Amino acid sequence: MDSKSVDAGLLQSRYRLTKQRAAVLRALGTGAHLSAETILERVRNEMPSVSLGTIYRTLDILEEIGLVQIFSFGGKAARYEAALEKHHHLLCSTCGQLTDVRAKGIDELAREIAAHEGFTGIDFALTITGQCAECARR
Amino acid sequence: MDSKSVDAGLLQSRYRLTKQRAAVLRALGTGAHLSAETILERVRNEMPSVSLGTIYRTLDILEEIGLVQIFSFGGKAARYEAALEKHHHLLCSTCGQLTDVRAKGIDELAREIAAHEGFTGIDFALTITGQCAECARR
DNA sequence: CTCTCTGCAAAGCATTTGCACATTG
DNA sequence: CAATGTGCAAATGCTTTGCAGAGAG
Repeated sequence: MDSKSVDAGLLQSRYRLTKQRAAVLRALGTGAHLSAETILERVRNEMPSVSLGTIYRTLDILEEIGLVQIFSFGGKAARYEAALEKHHHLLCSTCGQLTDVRAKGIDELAREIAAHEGFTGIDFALTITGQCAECARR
Repeated sequence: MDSKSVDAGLLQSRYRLTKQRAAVLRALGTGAHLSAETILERVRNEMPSVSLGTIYRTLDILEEIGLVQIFSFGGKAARYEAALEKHHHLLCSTCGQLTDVRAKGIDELAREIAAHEGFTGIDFALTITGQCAECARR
Protein backbone atom coordinates (compact mmCIF):
# COMPACT_ATOMS: atom_id res chain seq x y z
CA MET A 1 0.00 0.00 0.00
CA ASP A 2 1.61 3.28 -1.03
CA SER A 3 1.06 6.52 0.79
CA LYS A 4 -1.41 7.73 -1.79
CA SER A 5 -3.81 4.88 -1.18
CA VAL A 6 -3.43 5.27 2.56
CA ASP A 7 -4.29 8.91 2.35
CA ALA A 8 -7.22 7.95 0.20
CA GLY A 9 -8.70 6.07 3.11
CA LEU A 10 -8.92 9.32 4.99
CA LEU A 11 -10.22 11.25 2.04
CA GLN A 12 -13.05 8.81 1.56
CA SER A 13 -14.02 9.09 5.19
CA ARG A 14 -15.90 11.86 6.85
CA TYR A 15 -12.58 13.19 8.13
CA ARG A 16 -10.27 15.72 6.59
CA LEU A 17 -6.83 14.90 5.38
CA THR A 18 -4.66 17.29 7.33
CA LYS A 19 -0.89 17.64 7.45
CA GLN A 20 -0.84 16.12 10.91
CA ARG A 21 -2.87 13.09 9.93
CA ALA A 22 -0.77 12.46 6.85
CA ALA A 23 2.35 12.74 9.00
CA VAL A 24 1.03 10.19 11.49
CA LEU A 25 0.31 7.81 8.64
CA ARG A 26 3.81 8.34 7.34
CA ALA A 27 5.30 7.75 10.77
CA LEU A 28 3.41 4.50 11.08
CA GLY A 29 4.71 3.45 7.71
CA THR A 30 8.31 3.60 8.90
CA GLY A 31 7.98 0.89 11.46
CA ALA A 32 5.45 -1.11 13.33
CA HIS A 33 4.45 -1.40 16.98
CA LEU A 34 4.99 2.24 17.84
CA SER A 35 3.84 3.88 21.04
CA ALA A 36 2.01 7.19 20.87
CA GLU A 37 5.08 8.83 22.33
CA THR A 38 7.31 7.44 19.58
CA ILE A 39 4.88 8.52 16.93
CA LEU A 40 4.92 11.99 18.44
CA GLU A 41 8.70 12.14 18.16
CA ARG A 42 8.67 11.06 14.55
CA VAL A 43 5.96 13.45 13.55
CA ARG A 44 7.76 16.25 15.35
CA ASN A 45 10.75 15.74 13.09
CA GLU A 46 8.80 17.29 10.29
CA MET A 47 6.31 19.28 12.31
CA PRO A 48 7.71 20.38 15.68
CA SER A 49 4.51 21.84 17.02
CA VAL A 50 2.22 18.80 16.99
CA SER A 51 0.85 17.82 20.32
CA LEU A 52 0.31 14.45 21.88
CA GLY A 53 -3.40 15.14 22.01
CA THR A 54 -3.49 15.35 18.25
CA ILE A 55 -1.59 12.10 17.94
CA TYR A 56 -4.15 10.33 20.07
CA ARG A 57 -7.06 11.93 18.32
CA THR A 58 -5.60 10.97 14.97
CA LEU A 59 -4.92 7.39 16.01
CA ASP A 60 -8.50 7.06 17.17
CA ILE A 61 -9.79 8.20 13.83
CA LEU A 62 -7.40 6.01 11.91
CA GLU A 63 -8.48 3.02 13.91
CA GLU A 64 -12.11 3.82 13.30
CA ILE A 65 -11.47 3.96 9.56
CA GLY A 66 -9.51 0.76 9.77
CA LEU A 67 -6.10 2.11 8.85
CA VAL A 68 -4.54 1.41 12.22
CA GLN A 69 -4.53 -1.49 14.62
CA ILE A 70 -4.15 -0.84 18.33
CA PHE A 71 -2.59 -3.30 20.74
CA SER A 72 -2.99 -2.81 24.43
CA PHE A 73 -1.22 -5.45 26.37
CA GLY A 74 -1.64 -5.55 30.06
CA GLY A 75 1.42 -3.45 30.61
CA LYS A 76 1.56 0.22 29.93
CA ALA A 77 1.41 2.27 26.77
CA ALA A 78 -0.50 0.79 23.85
CA ARG A 79 1.21 0.11 20.54
CA TYR A 80 -0.07 1.32 17.21
CA GLU A 81 0.54 -0.22 13.86
CA ALA A 82 -0.56 0.46 10.29
CA ALA A 83 -3.23 -2.08 9.43
CA LEU A 84 -1.74 -3.54 6.32
CA GLU A 85 -2.16 -7.25 6.17
CA LYS A 86 -3.96 -9.17 8.85
CA HIS A 87 -1.50 -10.81 11.19
CA HIS A 88 -0.79 -11.78 14.76
CA HIS A 89 1.98 -11.29 17.28
CA LEU A 90 4.50 -13.09 19.38
CA LEU A 91 5.48 -11.06 22.43
CA CYS A 92 8.65 -11.99 24.25
CA SER A 93 7.97 -11.56 27.94
CA THR A 94 11.67 -11.18 28.66
CA CYS A 95 12.90 -8.63 26.15
CA GLY A 96 9.53 -7.24 25.08
CA GLN A 97 10.13 -7.73 21.39
CA LEU A 98 7.10 -8.11 19.19
CA THR A 99 7.25 -10.40 16.16
CA ASP A 100 4.65 -10.56 13.41
CA VAL A 101 3.22 -13.87 12.24
CA ARG A 102 0.53 -14.78 9.73
CA ALA A 103 -1.74 -17.70 10.35
CA LYS A 104 -4.88 -17.93 8.37
CA GLY A 105 -5.80 -21.13 10.16
CA ILE A 106 -6.50 -19.07 13.24
CA ASP A 107 -8.58 -16.61 11.34
CA GLU A 108 -10.79 -19.36 10.05
CA LEU A 109 -11.13 -20.96 13.45
CA ALA A 110 -12.01 -17.68 15.08
CA ARG A 111 -14.61 -17.03 12.46
CA GLU A 112 -16.22 -20.40 13.12
CA ILE A 113 -16.25 -19.91 16.86
CA ALA A 114 -17.77 -16.48 16.59
CA ALA A 115 -20.40 -17.66 14.13
CA HIS A 116 -21.29 -20.50 16.44
CA GLU A 117 -22.09 -17.97 19.19
CA GLY A 118 -23.97 -15.69 16.86
CA PHE A 119 -21.27 -13.01 16.80
CA THR A 120 -21.02 -10.94 13.66
CA GLY A 121 -18.69 -8.35 12.25
CA ILE A 122 -15.81 -9.81 14.17
CA ASP A 123 -12.24 -8.78 14.39
CA PHE A 124 -9.41 -9.99 16.54
CA ALA A 125 -5.71 -10.25 16.92
CA LEU A 126 -3.86 -12.95 18.71
CA THR A 127 -0.89 -12.20 20.89
CA ILE A 128 1.11 -15.17 22.06
CA THR A 129 3.37 -14.44 25.00
CA GLY A 130 6.47 -16.49 25.66
CA GLN A 131 10.21 -16.39 25.45
CA CYS A 132 11.94 -15.74 22.19
CA ALA A 133 14.73 -18.02 21.05
CA GLU A 134 17.38 -15.49 21.92
CA CYS A 135 16.21 -14.83 25.46
CA ALA A 136 15.73 -18.54 26.08
CA ARG A 137 19.38 -19.12 25.20
CA ARG A 138 20.54 -17.13 28.25
CA MET B 1 -11.69 -26.35 42.06
CA ASP B 2 -12.98 -25.76 45.56
CA SER B 3 -11.85 -22.91 47.75
CA LYS B 4 -9.53 -25.15 49.69
CA SER B 5 -7.46 -26.00 46.66
CA VAL B 6 -7.42 -22.38 45.56
CA ASP B 7 -6.15 -21.28 48.92
CA ALA B 8 -3.57 -24.02 48.69
CA GLY B 9 -2.04 -22.27 45.71
CA LEU B 10 -1.27 -19.33 47.93
CA LEU B 11 -0.07 -21.46 50.79
CA GLN B 12 2.40 -23.21 48.55
CA SER B 13 3.76 -19.94 47.31
CA ARG B 14 6.10 -17.61 49.07
CA TYR B 15 3.11 -15.46 50.00
CA ARG B 16 0.97 -15.58 53.07
CA LEU B 17 -2.66 -16.53 52.99
CA THR B 18 -4.30 -13.52 54.59
CA LYS B 19 -7.97 -12.75 55.14
CA GLN B 20 -7.87 -10.18 52.37
CA ARG B 21 -6.33 -12.52 49.84
CA ALA B 22 -8.76 -15.30 50.64
CA ALA B 23 -11.60 -12.81 50.26
CA VAL B 24 -10.37 -11.72 46.85
CA LEU B 25 -10.21 -15.34 45.76
CA ARG B 26 -13.74 -15.86 47.00
CA ALA B 27 -14.95 -12.76 45.19
CA LEU B 28 -13.41 -14.02 41.97
CA GLY B 29 -15.15 -17.31 42.48
CA THR B 30 -18.57 -15.69 42.40
CA GLY B 31 -18.32 -14.44 38.84
CA ALA B 32 -15.90 -13.88 36.09
CA HIS B 33 -14.60 -10.81 34.30
CA LEU B 34 -14.62 -8.53 37.32
CA SER B 35 -13.00 -5.14 37.42
CA ALA B 36 -10.80 -4.23 40.36
CA GLU B 37 -13.52 -1.86 41.51
CA THR B 38 -16.14 -4.60 41.52
CA ILE B 39 -13.85 -6.91 43.39
CA LEU B 40 -13.34 -4.16 45.94
CA GLU B 41 -17.10 -3.85 46.46
CA ARG B 42 -17.53 -7.58 46.94
CA VAL B 43 -14.66 -7.91 49.34
CA ARG B 44 -15.94 -4.94 51.30
CA ASN B 45 -19.17 -6.78 51.96
CA GLU B 46 -17.33 -8.98 54.36
CA MET B 47 -14.44 -6.69 55.18
CA PRO B 48 -15.35 -3.01 54.92
CA SER B 49 -11.89 -1.63 55.49
CA VAL B 50 -10.02 -3.15 52.55
CA SER B 51 -8.45 -0.70 50.20
CA LEU B 52 -8.18 -0.70 46.45
CA GLY B 53 -4.42 -0.80 46.79
CA THR B 54 -4.66 -4.15 48.50
CA ILE B 55 -6.96 -5.45 45.80
CA TYR B 56 -4.44 -4.56 43.13
CA ARG B 57 -1.53 -5.92 45.09
CA THR B 58 -3.41 -9.15 45.67
CA LEU B 59 -4.40 -9.51 42.05
CA ASP B 60 -0.78 -9.07 41.00
CA ILE B 61 0.31 -11.83 43.32
CA LEU B 62 -2.50 -14.12 42.25
CA GLU B 63 -1.58 -13.62 38.65
CA GLU B 64 2.05 -14.35 39.38
CA ILE B 65 1.06 -17.60 41.05
CA GLY B 66 -1.21 -18.39 38.17
CA LEU B 67 -4.53 -18.25 40.00
CA VAL B 68 -5.83 -15.26 38.12
CA GLN B 69 -5.94 -14.20 34.49
CA ILE B 70 -5.88 -10.52 33.62
CA PHE B 71 -7.50 -9.07 30.53
CA SER B 72 -6.68 -5.57 29.47
CA PHE B 73 -8.54 -4.57 26.40
CA GLY B 74 -7.80 -1.28 24.81
CA GLY B 75 -10.52 0.47 26.69
CA LYS B 76 -10.32 1.22 30.35
CA ALA B 77 -10.25 -0.89 33.46
CA ALA B 78 -8.79 -4.37 33.16
CA ARG B 79 -10.88 -7.41 33.99
CA TYR B 80 -9.78 -10.14 36.34
CA GLU B 81 -10.89 -13.72 36.34
CA ALA B 82 -10.04 -16.85 38.29
CA ALA B 83 -7.77 -18.96 36.11
CA LEU B 84 -9.73 -22.16 36.06
CA GLU B 85 -9.82 -23.78 32.69
CA LYS B 86 -8.03 -22.37 29.68
CA HIS B 87 -10.45 -20.52 27.48
CA HIS B 88 -10.93 -17.55 25.21
CA HIS B 89 -13.32 -14.64 24.91
CA LEU B 90 -15.84 -13.02 22.68
CA LEU B 91 -16.19 -9.33 23.41
CA CYS B 92 -19.26 -7.51 22.16
CA SER B 93 -18.15 -4.09 21.05
CA THR B 94 -21.65 -2.72 21.45
CA CYS B 95 -22.74 -3.85 24.89
CA GLY B 96 -19.35 -4.83 26.26
CA GLN B 97 -20.41 -8.28 27.32
CA LEU B 98 -17.69 -10.91 27.56
CA THR B 99 -18.48 -14.52 26.66
CA ASP B 100 -16.24 -17.49 27.37
CA VAL B 101 -15.42 -20.00 24.67
CA ARG B 102 -13.17 -23.07 24.59
CA ALA B 103 -11.32 -23.94 21.44
CA LYS B 104 -8.49 -26.35 21.68
CA GLY B 105 -7.90 -26.05 17.96
CA ILE B 106 -6.58 -22.57 18.56
CA ASP B 107 -4.35 -23.70 21.36
CA GLU B 108 -2.71 -26.25 19.11
CA LEU B 109 -2.28 -23.82 16.27
CA ALA B 110 -0.74 -21.22 18.52
CA ARG B 111 1.66 -23.76 19.90
CA GLU B 112 2.77 -24.68 16.39
CA ILE B 113 3.24 -21.09 15.35
CA ALA B 114 5.26 -20.26 18.43
CA ALA B 115 7.42 -23.35 18.06
CA HIS B 116 8.10 -22.45 14.47
CA GLU B 117 9.54 -19.11 15.60
CA GLY B 118 11.50 -20.64 18.42
CA PHE B 119 9.26 -19.29 21.14
CA THR B 120 9.01 -21.32 24.31
CA GLY B 121 6.98 -21.27 27.48
CA ILE B 122 4.10 -19.66 25.69
CA ASP B 123 0.76 -18.51 26.92
CA PHE B 124 -1.98 -16.58 25.25
CA ALA B 125 -5.63 -15.75 25.26
CA LEU B 126 -7.68 -14.85 22.26
CA THR B 127 -10.26 -12.12 22.39
CA ILE B 128 -12.54 -11.87 19.40
CA THR B 129 -14.36 -8.56 19.12
CA GLY B 130 -17.65 -8.27 17.29
CA GLN B 131 -21.33 -7.84 17.82
CA CYS B 132 -23.29 -10.31 19.89
CA ALA B 133 -26.48 -11.77 18.51
CA GLU B 134 -28.61 -9.61 20.77
CA CYS B 135 -26.99 -6.32 19.83
CA ALA B 136 -27.01 -7.24 16.15
CA ARG B 137 -30.79 -7.72 16.33
CA ARG B 138 -31.33 -4.01 17.04
C1' DC C 1 10.71 -10.36 67.46
C1' DT C 2 11.11 -10.10 62.53
C1' DC C 3 9.24 -10.10 58.22
C1' DT C 4 5.23 -9.43 55.48
C1' DC C 5 0.99 -7.26 54.71
C1' DT C 6 -2.40 -3.53 54.97
C1' DG C 7 -4.80 1.02 54.82
C1' DC C 8 -4.37 5.46 53.49
C1' DA C 9 -3.22 9.00 50.71
C1' DA C 10 -0.38 10.73 47.38
C1' DA C 11 2.01 9.92 43.09
C1' DG C 12 2.36 8.15 38.25
C1' DC C 13 1.16 7.55 33.57
C1' DA C 14 -1.32 6.97 29.52
C1' DT C 15 -5.08 8.90 27.51
C1' DT C 16 -8.89 12.26 27.04
C1' DT C 17 -11.00 16.77 26.86
C1' DG C 18 -12.35 21.95 27.03
C1' DC C 19 -11.32 25.97 24.91
C1' DA C 20 -9.75 29.63 21.80
C1' DC C 21 -7.50 29.96 17.61
C1' DA C 22 -6.03 28.11 13.00
C1' DT C 23 -7.08 25.50 8.93
C1' DT C 24 -9.69 23.02 5.54
C1' DG C 25 -12.98 22.48 1.88
C1' DC D 1 -17.30 31.47 5.96
C1' DA D 2 -18.95 27.34 8.25
C1' DA D 3 -17.31 23.19 9.90
C1' DT D 4 -13.60 20.67 11.44
C1' DG D 5 -9.08 20.22 13.34
C1' DT D 6 -5.15 21.74 16.39
C1' DG D 7 -2.18 23.15 20.38
C1' DC D 8 -2.09 23.76 24.96
C1' DA D 9 -2.90 22.65 29.48
C1' DA D 10 -5.75 20.87 32.70
C1' DA D 11 -8.53 16.89 33.89
C1' DT D 12 -9.46 11.88 34.18
C1' DG D 13 -9.19 7.30 35.48
C1' DC D 14 -6.75 3.23 36.39
C1' DT D 15 -2.99 1.49 38.75
C1' DT D 16 1.14 1.82 41.64
C1' DT D 17 3.78 3.21 45.73
C1' DG D 18 5.75 5.17 50.24
C1' DC D 19 5.01 4.99 54.76
C1' DA D 20 3.74 3.85 59.47
C1' DG D 21 1.18 0.78 61.96
C1' DA D 22 -1.02 -4.15 62.25
C1' DG D 23 -0.66 -9.00 61.84
C1' DA D 24 1.49 -13.57 60.89
C1' DG D 25 4.71 -17.18 61.99
